[in-house]
Amino acid sequence: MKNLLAKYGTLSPLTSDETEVIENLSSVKVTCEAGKDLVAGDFDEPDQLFIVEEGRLFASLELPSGDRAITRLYYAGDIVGTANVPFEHATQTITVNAPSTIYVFPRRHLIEAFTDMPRIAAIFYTFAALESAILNDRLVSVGRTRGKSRLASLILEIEARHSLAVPDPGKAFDIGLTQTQIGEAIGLTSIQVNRLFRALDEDGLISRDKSEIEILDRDRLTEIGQFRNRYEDLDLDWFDEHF
Amino acid sequence: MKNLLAKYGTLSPLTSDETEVIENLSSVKVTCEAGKDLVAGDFDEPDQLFIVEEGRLFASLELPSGDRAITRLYYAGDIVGTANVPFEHATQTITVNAPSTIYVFPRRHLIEAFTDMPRIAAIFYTFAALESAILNDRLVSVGRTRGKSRLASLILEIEARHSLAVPDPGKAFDIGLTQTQIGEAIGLTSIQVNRLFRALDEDGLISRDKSEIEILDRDRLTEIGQFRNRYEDLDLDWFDEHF
DNA sequence: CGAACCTTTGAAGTGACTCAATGCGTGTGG
DNA sequence: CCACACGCATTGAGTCACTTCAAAGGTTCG
Repeated sequence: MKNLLAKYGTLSPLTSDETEVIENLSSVKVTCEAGKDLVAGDFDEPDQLFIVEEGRLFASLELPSGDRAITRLYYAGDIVGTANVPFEHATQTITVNAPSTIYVFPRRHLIEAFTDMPRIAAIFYTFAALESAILNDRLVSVGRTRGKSRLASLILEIEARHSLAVPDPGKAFDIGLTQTQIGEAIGLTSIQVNRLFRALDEDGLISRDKSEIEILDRDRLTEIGQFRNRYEDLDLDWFDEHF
Repeated sequence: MKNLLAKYGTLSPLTSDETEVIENLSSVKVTCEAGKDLVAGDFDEPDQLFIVEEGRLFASLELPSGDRAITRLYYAGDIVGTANVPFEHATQTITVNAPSTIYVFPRRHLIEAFTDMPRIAAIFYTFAALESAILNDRLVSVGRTRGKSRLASLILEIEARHSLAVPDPGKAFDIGLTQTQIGEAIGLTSIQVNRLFRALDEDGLISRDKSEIEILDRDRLTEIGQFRNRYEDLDLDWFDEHF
């Protein structure tokens, strides 16, 4: 678990005391195979939170109509399930999207952690705030830009996240989602996602091989997607220097 | 400030100790007129947070193209600026949308508050999580439903929020946004928003007088908007019973 | 080797956008 | 006190991005 929360680079590693608190907080470490739902939205009581050690997960919401949206992707180092905490029933469904190892801990243990170690509170608060910021960005992208921009920005976001988790990222990376899932994330049908992939490909912005994507022209893709890499602008000194 | 954070009903009032901590945390109480930007996105250092005592504010993001999205509406009792906390530069622009009185406090004071009073940490964390949940809902609405549904759900969300803030809500309420702003919130042009208002009106779901809206058929509007009132499902006992 | 799932492509229909113009309410200066 | 400007609401016509419907080709895995 050590340095688990430090994956974001600028976030300095946990002290050994804090590691201990977090390890006590986390009663179980489990491995899950792809496809498993850890939390069922609108149904489960959100009495569990997760920290991803390795793997990929996503959060989704289903409408009464049956339409589904994927609202957030999780990678190594992420705290999962934050948006469910204040409710009687989970708002999000949490799904394992690739074989993963995750730490599971009960929601109520947060209280002890916050009390024993205020810096843990600041870290959880910061991650929750970061989640809001990322959702804001996606909302702007989905609400105010065309399909091609949305796909470009999702590709760049996933690549940025992938680069943080992997020590030496190669040129190509696995997008990790089916075209249907991509559509659920950016508000398009899978058919349109497919056409837009081809468009980006034909424009020479990306190349594809199965679900492997290589970014060929990052500058133009960033411009088209109107993408802001928030991870580069993270500033955690504001609280770190006070502990 | 007392009970300020208790506006959500299920959230029990602050103890006098906590009120004191929050009041110390908040150095200034200010009144602002409509139209003023408290924080300029992508520019200001996010060294300030706000708590709304009375009034209306919103958060927005602007894309390089100039398109703008309103991502979040704030009312009495809300903590404003959470999504800016982890960054070097603010991600959101915070705008006063109606004459408001707000408490201003420096970001760095959070640390003292978290340390002195862990329950304050839990409250801030909870509000941040609630913000994520609300953004999730909007993202699903904007990404996966048609214009009419999006407008219906926004109307219901604003009405739900209005009912919480006002002791005895009348039948009609002020939507508080221009049609252009509504479009920026639900991902449509002002022209389309106008046509959809007329459609809801002609369907007998709402009636309008200036910016006053009355909901005539809540059940059908809820169904069309596929709206979930998250405030009704809030459960803060999970941490409250531990303090 | 077949079933299930995913990707790809075509054709037709539609929701929302753009462009364009009018009407309305409010505040302001002559 | 009225003329005018300005912001906002409303409406029409034409276009386009995306959806829906339909079908075929690939890939993976038991």
